[in-house]
Amino acid sequence: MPGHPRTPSAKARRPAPFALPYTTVDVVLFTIREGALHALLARRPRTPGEPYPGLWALPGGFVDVDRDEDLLACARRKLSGKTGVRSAYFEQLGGWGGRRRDPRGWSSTHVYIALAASDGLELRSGGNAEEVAWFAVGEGGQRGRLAFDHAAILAAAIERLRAKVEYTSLPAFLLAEPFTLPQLQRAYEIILGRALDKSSFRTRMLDAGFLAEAGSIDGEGNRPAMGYRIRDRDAPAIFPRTFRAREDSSP
Amino acid sequence: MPGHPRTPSAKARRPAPFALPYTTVDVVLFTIREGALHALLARRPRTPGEPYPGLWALPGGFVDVDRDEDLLACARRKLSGKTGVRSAYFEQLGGWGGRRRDPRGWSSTHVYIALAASDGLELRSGGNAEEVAWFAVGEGGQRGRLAFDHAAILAAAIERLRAKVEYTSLPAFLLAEPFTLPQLQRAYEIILGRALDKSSFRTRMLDAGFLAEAGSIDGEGNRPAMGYRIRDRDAPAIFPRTFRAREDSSP
DNA sequence: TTAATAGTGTCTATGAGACAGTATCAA
DNA sequence: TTGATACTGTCTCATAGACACTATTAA
Repeated sequence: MPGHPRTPSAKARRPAPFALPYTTVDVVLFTIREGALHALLARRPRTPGEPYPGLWALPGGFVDVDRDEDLLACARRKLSGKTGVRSAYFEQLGGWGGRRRDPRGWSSTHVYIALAASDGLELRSGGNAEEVAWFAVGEGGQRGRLAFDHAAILAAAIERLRAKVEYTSLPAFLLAEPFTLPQLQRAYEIILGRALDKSSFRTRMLDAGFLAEAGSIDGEGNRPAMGYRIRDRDAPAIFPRTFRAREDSSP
Repeated sequence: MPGHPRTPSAKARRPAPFALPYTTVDVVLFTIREGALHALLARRPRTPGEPYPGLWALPGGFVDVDRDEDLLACARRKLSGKTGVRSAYFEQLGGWGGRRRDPRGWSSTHVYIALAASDGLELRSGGNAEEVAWFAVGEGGQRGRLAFDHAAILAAAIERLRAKVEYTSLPAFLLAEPFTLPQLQRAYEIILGRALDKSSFRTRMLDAGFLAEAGSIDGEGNRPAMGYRIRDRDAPAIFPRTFRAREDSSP
């Protein structure tokens, strides 16, 4: 976790009369690139004393008691250090904590899911020149090992995203505005891994009322489509049904 | 946070080269009592140095690096110290952390929602003789002040519960087994604050397949009802629709 | 028989999915 | 005109809600 605070202490703070766990914040940033769902990973430094040197991990690290006002501010700081994200949607995924997840001792992490468009994103390799890269979220098993318990965290993030895509407008936060309804439908289909009906998709999105028209967008040699923006970027819309309400009722 | 570790240190553990936040775990235990949703609260000790003396707070406290294997184990320990819960359903609610939420310094908490039947529950006042009590979850504003940011956490827990009740089998975890479908429906109606149709409720619950028959249960001077148990106590069932798919479409 | 609650059947409205058809652009 | 994509209409089917009806117990 490069860039974590090295200041020996902070202000006049009495040390606790008992051992404290480490507190970290990690971020799973999703985007859509090249027709596939991707997550951002950062390579662990090879500095002596750092665990899992050279392995890929989620961007994140220790809470800085002096710089971070709260958990969300910490998450934003961790992410903006790796990439110039302008406005991402943040949502808490959960907490992981225990004796064994970090070789340095008992630690707990607060994990955020972040969603952003990949268009204008530039990956910065930060001051410590760590490597940062997008990894396609495959269907089956993950690519190589990840540091700490980050493979489990990433899997949980993917599971949560897939589940919520069934009944929320989350994929809209993965697109650059303004976007068209066919683009949005493609985002849904990429994450769900299955095709959706065009007609019902459109009525569903428009009836939910979370989109605002933003002028038409020219296609390439075809009919232009209406562009849309998200009305409220702070919260996704929630649909009253999941997509596949239909079940295979085989006798 | 009574009962938190007072051991000066733990094993041979190097102190961190930077200031660490405090790490706590808090639990929002819900139950149904006297026809209303209740949450468990514990009174803060009046020991000198403890913040918010005498105020009500969520049961919880510092992670004990020596005793707690992970976050969930810590949550179970915090809860079983206050009440003899046999088997409660646990689910992570989220994390709260920041500079100002605890006057002692930067702290973060991992909050769990727990659901249990109130029938056999006996509230223990623990070794420190702290007071523990059920509080009805009112519709409007909360009762008195709560310690820390626990009023906001409790509000978030209620909001999460109300939201998930629309499309999950969570209320079943608030009942003692075996329970009947009318009892389950009453639990739903109490949390949702509105009546549900009997017929559609029954088909919905039975079709979801999360219930197992457990013999009939005699009523008092009326027709006995079928008793049910939860098939899988580790995870709730998820329905493909919310209850109120119907919207008021006034022109 | 009555009271009380458990459980079922029947009708209707809603909306998702299937899919055919129309609209609008460039070349 | 063709090709390509955007968008709409029409049909069907599943199911939630409304509500009337039947079932089973004790007194």
